[in-house]
Amino acid sequence: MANLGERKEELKRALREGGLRATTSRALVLACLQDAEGPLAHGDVCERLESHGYDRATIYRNLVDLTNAGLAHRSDFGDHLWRFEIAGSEAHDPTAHPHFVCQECGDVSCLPDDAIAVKAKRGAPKSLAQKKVEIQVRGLCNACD
Amino acid sequence: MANLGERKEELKRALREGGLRATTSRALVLACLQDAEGPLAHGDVCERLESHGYDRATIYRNLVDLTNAGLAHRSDFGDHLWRFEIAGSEAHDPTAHPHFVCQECGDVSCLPDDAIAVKAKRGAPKSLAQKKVEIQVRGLCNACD
DNA sequence: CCGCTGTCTGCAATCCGATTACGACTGTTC
DNA sequence: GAACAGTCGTAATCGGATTGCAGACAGCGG
Repeated sequence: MANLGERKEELKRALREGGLRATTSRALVLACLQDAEGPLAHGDVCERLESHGYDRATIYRNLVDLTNAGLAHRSDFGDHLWRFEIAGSEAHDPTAHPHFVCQECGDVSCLPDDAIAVKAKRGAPKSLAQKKVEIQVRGLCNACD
Repeated sequence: MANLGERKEELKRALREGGLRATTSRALVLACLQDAEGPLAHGDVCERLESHGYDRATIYRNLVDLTNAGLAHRSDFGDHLWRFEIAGSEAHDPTAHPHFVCQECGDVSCLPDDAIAVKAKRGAPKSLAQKKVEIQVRGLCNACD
């Protein structure tokens, strides 16, 4: 991780640009999502920030705030847990590419954006034709197959 | 709906073939799923069977039993509710066709099986190549768009 | 048709993540 | 640095999922 002090400023700038107050806890939550290799559940974030002593509710609200500000994205991958993922980066935009979810281990990975082709037919929802949709593919990953 | 008495026998046979006792409530739950035009949440089933007076817990357990017996399929469509769908029939097999989920109203509908084309590339999970996957498309339905 | 045994049901409690009310506190602004 | 609005910690609440328990049936042998 780069210089912490410097990064902190960068994080806080990002928060303010999203219209949020730059509090320490929010910066930490944001950093946590940035450093994650995939979507994190509320509990995962709490665990990673445990040493900082923030309350679960605070972290939860921070996650929701980040989501509303467009800095993060919230989705459900079938196990009844909300997962949060950093937004803005092409690598993680859920509408840019489909996600593959393992039904056995719950692991979420990204598929190349051309792995799935959409053919909207008449009668299909408009959002589908506009490709403004999030696609999830569920099956068994190679490790669990 | 066909002759009820006759159908009841058919339902009970299906239950017994799945290794379950043929109770009235189970037959009703099974019939409910068969008649549904899409996946139903636990609450939906309760609502539809309300006039029969069965307890929510009973219906819930029946749904789980049917799922374990392979007569139904359980999935999550992103709103933190389990939904159950009749299994076995081509028309309702979730791996046979993709589902469209409205992120606004939560409504779930079925898409034609050729609406989505899968191109498994190297490195993709094997289950994807074998098309043993369940595909969910999330966006806004025409009513909410 | 009768009774037995293992299931199933109804009722109500419990669990657990998500969400929020509220009073104390802090980041921002002027 | 004082006022104000947004935040935080605490603890409660909500709602769907899940389960323990005691009485009520289905399936089976007699």
